[in-house]
Amino acid sequence: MDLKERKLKILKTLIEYYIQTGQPVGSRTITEKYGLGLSPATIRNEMAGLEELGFLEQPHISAGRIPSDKAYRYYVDKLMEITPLTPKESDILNALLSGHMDETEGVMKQIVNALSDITNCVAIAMVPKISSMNLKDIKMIKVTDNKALMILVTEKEIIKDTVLRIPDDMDQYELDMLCELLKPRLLGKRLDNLGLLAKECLAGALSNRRDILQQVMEQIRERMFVQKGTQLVLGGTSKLLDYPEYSDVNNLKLIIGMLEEEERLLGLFRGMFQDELKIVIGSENKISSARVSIVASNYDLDEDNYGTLGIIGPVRMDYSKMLAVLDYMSKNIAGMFENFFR
Amino acid sequence: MDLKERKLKILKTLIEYYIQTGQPVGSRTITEKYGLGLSPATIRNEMAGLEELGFLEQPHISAGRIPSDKAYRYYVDKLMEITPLTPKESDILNALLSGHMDETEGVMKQIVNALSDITNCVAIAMVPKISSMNLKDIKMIKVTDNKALMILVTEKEIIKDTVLRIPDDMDQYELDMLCELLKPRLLGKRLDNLGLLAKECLAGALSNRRDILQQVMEQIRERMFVQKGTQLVLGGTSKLLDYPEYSDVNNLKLIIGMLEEEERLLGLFRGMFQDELKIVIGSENKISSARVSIVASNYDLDEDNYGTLGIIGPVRMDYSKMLAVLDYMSKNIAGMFENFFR
DNA sequence: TTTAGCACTCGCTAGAGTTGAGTGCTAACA
DNA sequence: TGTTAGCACTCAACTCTAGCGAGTGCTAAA
Repeated sequence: MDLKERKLKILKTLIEYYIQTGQPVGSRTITEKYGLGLSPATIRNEMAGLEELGFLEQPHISAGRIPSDKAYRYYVDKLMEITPLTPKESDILNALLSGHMDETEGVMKQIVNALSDITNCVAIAMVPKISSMNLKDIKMIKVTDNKALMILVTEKEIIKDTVLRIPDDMDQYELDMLCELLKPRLLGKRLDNLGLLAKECLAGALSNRRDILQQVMEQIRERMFVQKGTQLVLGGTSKLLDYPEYSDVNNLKLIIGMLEEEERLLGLFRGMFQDELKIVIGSENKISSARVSIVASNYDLDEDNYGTLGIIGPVRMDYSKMLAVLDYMSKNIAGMFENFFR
Repeated sequence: MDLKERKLKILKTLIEYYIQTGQPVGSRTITEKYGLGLSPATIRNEMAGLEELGFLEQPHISAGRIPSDKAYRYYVDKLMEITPLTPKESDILNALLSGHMDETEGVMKQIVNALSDITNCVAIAMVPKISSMNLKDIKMIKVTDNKALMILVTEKEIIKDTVLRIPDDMDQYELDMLCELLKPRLLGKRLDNLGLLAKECLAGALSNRRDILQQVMEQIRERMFVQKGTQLVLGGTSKLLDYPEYSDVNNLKLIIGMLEEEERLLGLFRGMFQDELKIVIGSENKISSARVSIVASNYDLDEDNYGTLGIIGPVRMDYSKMLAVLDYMSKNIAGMFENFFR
């Protein structure tokens, strides 16, 4: 699959020009953008070759060429130069992120909006499920007659809490006892195992309040099990409407439909990282038939946990810039909302 | 503004027919749908009258008539019959809502999806800001070396908490003292006033730890102030793409843009309830120039607090059905997720 | 191997003609 | 006075045609 250098240069020029304009590119245009004293005829010959290899397509016989998905893949893997963000660009990004940082969700929203603004694509952020973290401490506080707050602290000091219903006559002392009962069996364990483990604890429990304990345990199990964990924030859908390739409503419907199905989106990104892919181009995406490309990047939360940032846009997106932006963001993100995440 | 009965019948027929088809309605069509032995010519005369009064519009001189916003308003206020959901319809709605109910957000998502599916419009749910509730109890628990959990309990026993950063050497005792200091001044007050009030408390504080206290207060102020409270869940955007009126991308962009700006949406609904409106028709909406109608309904959470359900769709929506669906939902919603809300 | 030249393709646009749904107006009728 | 039949008129939508132009593939010459 090693092409002659000239073919590659032509391919690269063509792709980059097409990314900019969205118009099929003709041989004359190539000679203008990348002269080197070759005539359109020569370029035409080379383009015919590239088409035979499956890198180029012609919408109609009398039109210029557009890159195929295969071409984008080759471009992304071999031809593209990744240039980090210039100071000017990162300034813009930072400016977009200035202003008050609120709760986690607010921060995420802001990050997503900034990403979307600078890339002109849909941006997605996922906060990791904290359920893969290990439990460091557990507390229960009686807050009203029949409600207690269960507080879970992970090793990374991220705090997760949930309200438990308790019997009116259960007091703080009894809650403390319950915690002490649970601690030796749960501390150090992963959060997503907590539910099942909690149930087992019951075996060795004090017998006089067995029924009540059981109720509470059941709730812990439920809450822990149910907690989906991964949270998804999305922004910039309307940006897509500026691209001529999405002036067709049918196409748009596929995309917006995809964006609405969180489960499918999550699956998509999960799949990408199983295959260690950062970029999915057009038809490579098997989850939806929407014609889009997806660029994703993980950001570290700590050594075991990461979240994901993603960009979804037209296939002719500026992959190099997307990678640079995502790279910059994922490196700087951890510090940005460390204080707000819990 | 009392029109002759015949005019009204024609107007009503025309609106309802237009809601179904989306096509301009001609005089012949009216005679077919609502005969009563009148000829098209007579209908034409009446329609000319209705147009003069501002109830009808003609896209072109040789087209049929379409209702104006004013006509919809009149229809909604005076002509429309509101029929409650038939058992069959409510069954469908209930079926859409079956399945596991998870956390609040999950429930909301499910409700919104069901609403969207049955109405073929965008559905929106808002959970109320609890900030209008009064504080009943406040606790602070040291959870890690430098983090404490502040727990606020409202009169309605709804619990809201937030993580505070504290100095390493601040212990549980000191936190308790802080709570005792705050309690007499904050209990019984509205949550959204808390921030400012907390700052005032400082005046009478113990002097030796003043700086640290100030930091903590500042955080409380921030967190309370910032706490947007109202949470917004939205679904069914892709449904809009099926309507011919939104095949125009520019129009679509306005709408999707509006849906993305949570603040503006919240403002819109807030405005509606200040004016005690349930329905906003087309250009009556001053927040966005997107051509849509909005139907909203409050659901009670308790006697002081309510959330909002809303439907956003094309101006020629079936207002009667929308009201019926929203009505049914808002009445049944409270029980549905009582257990999950906190 | 490159290139100039040429015939060819075909999407796009503009203009002309046709159709058809629907109107307003007028005059006649009950 | 209200209703209606009749008719001329309007105009969006569709079809058809022709011309343009960007771009191609192929051939033959440099």
